[in-house]
Order: sequence, then C-alpha cells, then structure tokens
Amino acid sequence: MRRMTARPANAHQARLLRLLRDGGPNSRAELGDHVDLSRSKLAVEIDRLLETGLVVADGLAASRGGRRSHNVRLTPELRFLGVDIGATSVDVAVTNPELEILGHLNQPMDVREGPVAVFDQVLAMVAKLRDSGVAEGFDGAGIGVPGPVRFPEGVPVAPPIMPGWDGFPVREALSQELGCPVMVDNDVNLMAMGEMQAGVARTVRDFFCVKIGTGIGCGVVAGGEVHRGTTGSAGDIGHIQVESEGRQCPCGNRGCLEAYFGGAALARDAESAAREGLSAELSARLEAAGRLTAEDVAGAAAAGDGTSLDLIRDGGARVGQVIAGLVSFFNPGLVVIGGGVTGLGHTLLASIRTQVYRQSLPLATGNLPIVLGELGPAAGVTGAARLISDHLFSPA
Amino acid sequence: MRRMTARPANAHQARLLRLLRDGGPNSRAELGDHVDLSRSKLAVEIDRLLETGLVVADGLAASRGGRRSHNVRLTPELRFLGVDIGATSVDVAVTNPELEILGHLNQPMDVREGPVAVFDQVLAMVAKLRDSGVAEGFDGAGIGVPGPVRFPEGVPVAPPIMPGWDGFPVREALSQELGCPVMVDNDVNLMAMGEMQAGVARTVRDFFCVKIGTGIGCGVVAGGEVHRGTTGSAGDIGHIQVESEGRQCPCGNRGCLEAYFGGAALARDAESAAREGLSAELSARLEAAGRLTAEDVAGAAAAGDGTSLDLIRDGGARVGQVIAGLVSFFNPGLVVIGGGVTGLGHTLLASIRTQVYRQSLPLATGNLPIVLGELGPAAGVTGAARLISDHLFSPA
DNA sequence: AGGGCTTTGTCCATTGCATGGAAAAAGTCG
DNA sequence: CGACTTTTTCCATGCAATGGACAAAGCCCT
Repeated sequence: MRRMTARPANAHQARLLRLLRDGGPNSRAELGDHVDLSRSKLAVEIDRLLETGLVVADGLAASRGGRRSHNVRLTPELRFLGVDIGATSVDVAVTNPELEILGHLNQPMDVREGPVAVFDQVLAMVAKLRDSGVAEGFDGAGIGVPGPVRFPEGVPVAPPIMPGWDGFPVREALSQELGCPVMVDNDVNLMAMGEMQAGVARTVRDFFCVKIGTGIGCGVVAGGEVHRGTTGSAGDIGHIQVESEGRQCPCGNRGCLEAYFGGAALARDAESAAREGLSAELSARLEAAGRLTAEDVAGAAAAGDGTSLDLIRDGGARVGQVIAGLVSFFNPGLVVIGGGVTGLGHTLLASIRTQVYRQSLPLATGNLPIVLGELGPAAGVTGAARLISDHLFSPA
Repeated sequence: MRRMTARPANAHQARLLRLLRDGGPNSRAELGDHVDLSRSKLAVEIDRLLETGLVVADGLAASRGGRRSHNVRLTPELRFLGVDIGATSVDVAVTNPELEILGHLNQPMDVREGPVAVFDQVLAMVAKLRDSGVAEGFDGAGIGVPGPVRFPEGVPVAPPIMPGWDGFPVREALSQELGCPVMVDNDVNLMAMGEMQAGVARTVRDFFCVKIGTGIGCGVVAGGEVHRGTTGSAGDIGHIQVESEGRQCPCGNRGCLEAYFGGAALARDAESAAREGLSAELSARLEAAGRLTAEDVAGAAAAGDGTSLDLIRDGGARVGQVIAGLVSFFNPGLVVIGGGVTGLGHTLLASIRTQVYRQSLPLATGNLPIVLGELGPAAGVTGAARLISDHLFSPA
C-alpha cells in the first residue's frame, strides 16, 4: 500500500491538519472559525491539502442555519506506530490519524538485552499487529526509550539502565526497518505528551508528569512544549537526594529518591518486611511467588494490609517531598502521576498531595491539581504517535 | 523632547531592531547576512524603519572588498529606564538603545513601607538621573519587584515580603507617572534577563540564575524565554525543604532553605556565633556595629575567620543541595549565582559546586558551568531595560 | 409553495509581500 | 587603468491574502 508522502506546505496547512487530528471541527466553515484566514484563502489551502491526499472530503455537515458545509477529514488510512520501551516491558500500538489506538500489544522484555534483541521483539510485535489487519503499513513511528536521548538525532546518550544502547542509532535503524519517518524521545516525555494529547493535561500548558515505574522520571512541559534540557536529561529526578547520609543507591550516591521509592525499592522493602514477619499478607505472597513486586504491595494494601499501606504512604511522602520542591521551582498548573505503580492509586496520591500542599507555597499550590494519569499504558504509545504526527504535520 | 512613538510593523523589523540593539552588525550588508531576506526586501524594511525614526543612518562601513556599505543604528536618543526594587534597596538606571547603562543610582529602602512611599523615592531618583543630563525623557521602563507578578497586567500577587503591594497596579501607576510604556516582572527574572543580555548567559538558552540576597530566588530560562509559571511564582525556591523537621522558618514550615542561608539567616547565625564567643573576629564586629550583616561575614571570612568560612561553606552546601536537585530536573546549560551575597565569592561558589557535582547525574553536570553573575547590581536594571525593550521591539 | 433571511462556497480584482535578475554605483587590487 | 568584487537600487514577476460580489443551498415563516 502507498503511504503518506506529502507534507504540509506551510504553517496554515499544518495548523489545519492538527485541528483535524485533535478533534477540532471538520467542516470547512468551522475550520474557518479557528484559523485566522479569509474564506477564499481557506478554500485554497484546503483544496491543496485535498490534492496532496492528506485529507479527503467527507460528506456534508449539519446546517448551522443556512447552506450546509462540506466536511473534510484526515485520510482515514493514515497509520502511526507508537513504541514505548520500558525497563521491563514493551508497548506497541497502532493509531489512526486522530491518534486513537486501533491495536495495542504489551510484552515483558528486558532492555538490558540490548538494542538488537529488543528490536527483533518490537518488529515481531509490529508484524503481529499488521497481521491482525489494523494496518498495512505506517506513515510514521514514534519510539520512547527509558533514558536520555539526543533528540535531533534520535540517539540514546549514556543511559544508566540501558547498557549497550549508548549511541545506538535508534531512529536510523527503525526508519530503515519500517520504511517510514521515525522520531525518538525519552519515555517520560512521551507519557507527558500522551496525557497532553488525550488525557488529563489537554488544556494545560505548564505541567509535569511524574512516572513511577521501576525507577522514577518526570516529563516537563513548559508553554505546551516538552522541555528536554541541554543534554536531553531533563526530568531525571530519580536521583534527587531526599535524605542526607541516607540509603546507599546503586548510582553511587546516598539518599536518592529511587533508593526509597519506585517499583524496585518498593519490592525490596516489601520483601524485607515479609521476611521480618511484619505482615502475614506479604509473607504469604512471598511464599507463593518466591519474590514480591509492586503489584503485590498494591494487592496487599487493597486487602487492608497495614504494612503495605505504610510502605506506600512513606514512599508517597518521599515523592511528595521532591515534587513539592519542583512545584515551587516550576509553578506548574497541573501535576500528573503515572507509570506502573499507579495501581497503588489513591493511597499514594493522598500521601503525595498531603506532602506537596504542606510544603509548597500557597500561591503555587493554591489551585494546583495533582492527579493520576488518565491513560495508563496507553499514555506512552499515544505520546509516541503524537511525537511523529507533530513532526509530519509541520511544514516540510 | 519627543519620545519614541512608532513600533516595528512586522517581525522582520523587530528582528532588525534587536540585532542592532544586541551588538550585531550595523551595516546594511551585514544585517542581510543575519535575516533571511532578499537584499531588495531588506532595503525596503530598513527604509521604513528610517521613516519611523527608530533607526538613523550612520555613515559608511569599512569595505569588505567592494563598495562600502551604509551603516544604520538605533536612534541614539532612545532611553530606557530600569528599576530594580529589592527588599532593602532600590536600583534605578538609564540605558541607551543598546541597553548600556548611562547612569545608575542605588539607595537603601524598605519595600515594607508600601508602594506609595517607594514610588516617591523611585521618582525622586529618576528626577535626579534626569537632572544629571543622561536623559530628558524615557521611551520605556522596566521594573522588577521582589515577589510574584501577574505578568500580563504587571501587578504583584500575594507577595510575602511586600505587604501593601498585593494587587497594586504597578504598571499602570508607573506608566502614568512617566508617560511611557512600562513592563513589570519579578526581580530574579530580570536578573536572569540581564545576565542573558550582557552577562555570562549570552549564549545559553536553558539556564537558571540563583539570586541570594536577603532571601533566595531563582530566575528560570527555558529555550531563551523566561519561564514564569502558571501564577507567576516560578523560581520561588527559598522555601524548598532542605532538612525534614529542621529549623522553624517564618513561612510556617520547617527546614526551608531560607532558614539556613541567605542574607537574613547568615546574619542571624553570625550573631549567635559571635555571642557564643566562637569567633573573635565576628564578636569584634558585632561589638562595633551592634548587629551583623552578610557583608560582615564576608569581611571576616576574607580576613581568614574560620567560623565565618564554615558558615559560608555550610550555607553553600545547602544551596548546592537544592540546586543539585533542580539541575537533575531541568538539565540547564549553565547555573548563575548572583545577588547581594556574591561578596562571599569563591568560598561560596566552591561549596555549591562541590555539592552539585557530587549529587547530580554525570550527564547533567558533565559540562555544566556554575559561575558567579558578571553584572552585579547592574544585572537587575539591565534586565529591566531588556524587558521593556523586547516589548517595544516587537510587532505592534 | 413561495419569499425572505442566513450560511457557505466560488470567482475576481486588488493590494501587499518577496524574489531574483539586471544594472548602476562604489570600492579593491594588480 | 582595467578587471573583479561588493553593495545598492530598480523592475518585472509570482505568490499570498483580502474583501466584495454573487451564486448555491439551506432554514424558517407565512
């Protein structure tokens, strides 16, 4: 099947494409209400978009009191691929032009096996999705990796938890394999973009998105744009110190946030608690599985286990302590909590909120919502699709 | 004298004005190398700027191997006023169109006396500068205040250390008095803009600027733009917690950074040390003056007083601890340290550096300069002039 | 059904933006 | 002095964008 080749020729066309993508109106008349252009000029640009094949006519709109307007829509055959590589699993999804997910696969995986093995697995998952019929090919792909990325080149740099990936040309390699444009970013940045596209952050321009998975990271959005920092490592908050002379962290320092909370720390603390006999619930689960995970703690907490609840509350307080400082610094309009451990839910959220509202200045927290992400595992892949679509829907 | 009335008519003209302001070339030919325009179009835009009176012809440039180019420059009579209101003093300065300071006054003052009294003092200082002949009138004024500002309206909001200023229409009032356009911002933001205009941050797009005066604040610049946050309180880092269950802070919390360092905390700690007889040097100074200030500590440290050096080192470590976290979060390309206590100089700087380089991730600190501001008290007023000049040199 | 009103889409003349080429003006250098 | 370079102006041309006129297509009311 022939894929998308054309790109918008100017800013107006890019604007129109994004409006159509983001659930704006799709009648020519209403589009005119959103782009500051005369009706004549608008007609010209839409006609050109029709010529490129990026949009197609789509019948007539309901009347607004006069002649009915012609509808247009993004060519429905467009397909974007979103890939979200985590520390221990991969998500792959296919979206339609409106970035709605048509098919989604998740598989366990270990990034430490290196780029070649991971790519094989990702390509197999892509093939499976293709076979399921949701796509015959892709017009673009976005991919997130759990570490810093030199964004313009799409190459991971010095990723602590991804040995073997340093300098691997992810963008180039995936583009070769898929035969379409590819963009690469940090996984937390994509989560933030996902929540901005289709989740809780749709109307906010300054926010951050704390992702608590195996480790802890944070996507930073300033003025509607992802802030990546000078070397692409912005948002790397897992090793902020929360306790001087505190616990030893694998990174070499002491008292890091990740030494106290995150999937890894939580599992470890739960296992010690179980071994010390502090919780019958956790001990039973440890007995059954041989090891404990964050999900076990979540389950035990849901069953009313006090030790698990304490672990979650303590962890939330640590995270809240860090977030409180960042809120004072950044003054966001929203804080989103997401990632694997959102299963810990409202116990965690309450603990974070308490800490932030107590520690930050009233002016910064006065009207500051702190909420769980809406999209769960779909956030990353949606953000990945948004990343490449933003790229393709911008002037060539 | 007639003041500037015209504004650039389009983005090209604005671009040209800023190039001329920021020490770019001023021959027509070289300007052409910097703006992506044909020579014909460039000539048209420059001619229009000449008509508006914003720029004037200025002789011929040296030859670059052929016909000599005509020079242009910003109308040299343009004058900007920069006002920097601190907690305990005011700076007022007049700049030429290139934002170079032509006259500068500093006077002690207490913001707590309220806007009316402070305005009287500022206007008297302005009159004095005017009488000195550096300006007959002003084409625009920028003013910084030590607290959060609702930027579009130019109104302080809920400023903790400025009772009586909440909601006071600073922009409106000053504009009335001076008869020219006025922009208002937080003082640390202006310091950051100042260092970006004429100081150490000239070539950096992501950085922050920590101002340690009576209190501690931070100007945040992302992508070359000041980040003000949702309510204008971004950079308010003085009350980030550095010690759980730590010292009581006037803000109501415990363990805030400002409870440990900053002009106020340093003076207080020095006085206790003196009373406890820990330092002969400090005791002597306390005896002499009846109280101690940050300058006394700086002086004692310069004289080799161990207690003072310890106070500075401890404080620097606290500040460094906070900055380390913010560096991980924001991944800046530069950190600037400024404000009143820069007299503490390299002892402070070394202590901050040690802490940051030890605590932040290598990728974020690998090539991260941490330096003292270059401009000292001129940073704020230069930033204020830049603020209003950016405003006036943008399309009407 | 018909007439008046509204909305939408197209056509067209006009204006302004911007380009690139030609030619003139003003230099340098051997 | 002549060949070459750089800068500036001039001009024809093409594209961008507007707004007005008008036709098409709808609504609603009588």
